[in-house]
Amino acid sequence: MLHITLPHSTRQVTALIFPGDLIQTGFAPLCANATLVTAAPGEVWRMPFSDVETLAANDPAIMRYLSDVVARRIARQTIHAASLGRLDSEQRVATLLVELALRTGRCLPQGVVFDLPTGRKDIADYLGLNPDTLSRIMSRFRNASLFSHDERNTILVQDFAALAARSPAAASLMALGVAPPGLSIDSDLERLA
Amino acid sequence: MLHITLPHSTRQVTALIFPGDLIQTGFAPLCANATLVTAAPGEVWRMPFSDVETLAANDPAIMRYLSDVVARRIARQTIHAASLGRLDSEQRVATLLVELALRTGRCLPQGVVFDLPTGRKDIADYLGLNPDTLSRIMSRFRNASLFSHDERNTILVQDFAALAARSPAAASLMALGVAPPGLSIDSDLERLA
DNA sequence: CGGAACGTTGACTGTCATCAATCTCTGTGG
DNA sequence: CCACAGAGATTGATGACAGTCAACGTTCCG
Repeated sequence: MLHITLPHSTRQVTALIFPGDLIQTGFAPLCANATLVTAAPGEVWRMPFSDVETLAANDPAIMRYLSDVVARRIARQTIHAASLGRLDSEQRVATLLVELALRTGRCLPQGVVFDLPTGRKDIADYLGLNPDTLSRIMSRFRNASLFSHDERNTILVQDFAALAARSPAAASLMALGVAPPGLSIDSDLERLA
Repeated sequence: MLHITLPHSTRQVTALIFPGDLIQTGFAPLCANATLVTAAPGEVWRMPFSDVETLAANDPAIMRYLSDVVARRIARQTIHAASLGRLDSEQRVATLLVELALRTGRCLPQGVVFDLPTGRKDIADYLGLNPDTLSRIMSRFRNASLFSHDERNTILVQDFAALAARSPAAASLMALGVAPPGLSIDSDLERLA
């Protein structure tokens, strides 16, 4: 979870980093108190940029992979910006749920299951909403039985189509796919290391 | 000006492209009716991505330039997301004015001069605002004599510091600088061509 | 059992979107 | 040169949506 806090303003979670994603120090603006925080257990590989450069220069597949993963990040940020700017709060929440379902969800016979990142506050900050408002909307969705709320932070979406219908960005997110194609992430990172 | 329109939603201008910037087809999400429109006269160079790849692989300076320019684009989009999510309408307008002043402004003895992109609607769509609201805020700023409005689309900012004080993102935008350092854009693009 | 952190829900307020009327500017045709 | 039309900008009145504040519930600790 990458978040920044502009001076005299409140925190904004600007990006959710999922497995296979790539970030670079330069992605975060200066003077904005940018920090990278884990929302769930995960593994991070860190390496000097110069090493990445030489590897990319020597192997076209790696270069292609890197540029692809960066292009996807920009596309996602573009969608996120459109959400923040143009969608009402219900649509934004639906969009986040679609995103989480696509990227971290496991398919079960009853539907798609995924975990919410820790804390309502974090989610609200990602969506540019108030935690209270977010809570209200989640209750509304639950009453409309869009999903059920088994454990603390686990969501089971029974009817994914109904959820996607509430998010104008659903089609775009699905088009972006789950993980970058072409190379397997693991093997790739192992070669980089 | 890159804008997208999510289905069943209104248009969002997601990025302003300035001289020296670089975009790629993959930056725009699919299923979102993405289009690239000029807001002012300018020159665009277009080339196949494979050519860029080979050039970057052969010249570390070009690779460094490309990754730098992309990192800046992401940093800007991050700031823009924070604006849309967390700033009120006055702060967003101030932020845009700071951005335009920094990137397209000319310094005169009386202050900084720059042009507004064509049409209030475009600007409003960039800021996630209503054109009416935007107009009100511009009037408020003019009454506070933050700037004067000589011709139709020309803005003269007398007191840049006062304007920057109204934008929480001003410091971050200034830290990003005007153009990517290192290589001159023109000579670089000419070599690429 | 008690306390703290977090989530939920209700009542109220403020900001911004919407709609409509008016004004300004530009280009066209008489 | 003037009248007119059309597009865009401004501004006011109004309403809806989301933020704020506060009270209450829940869960998880010690």
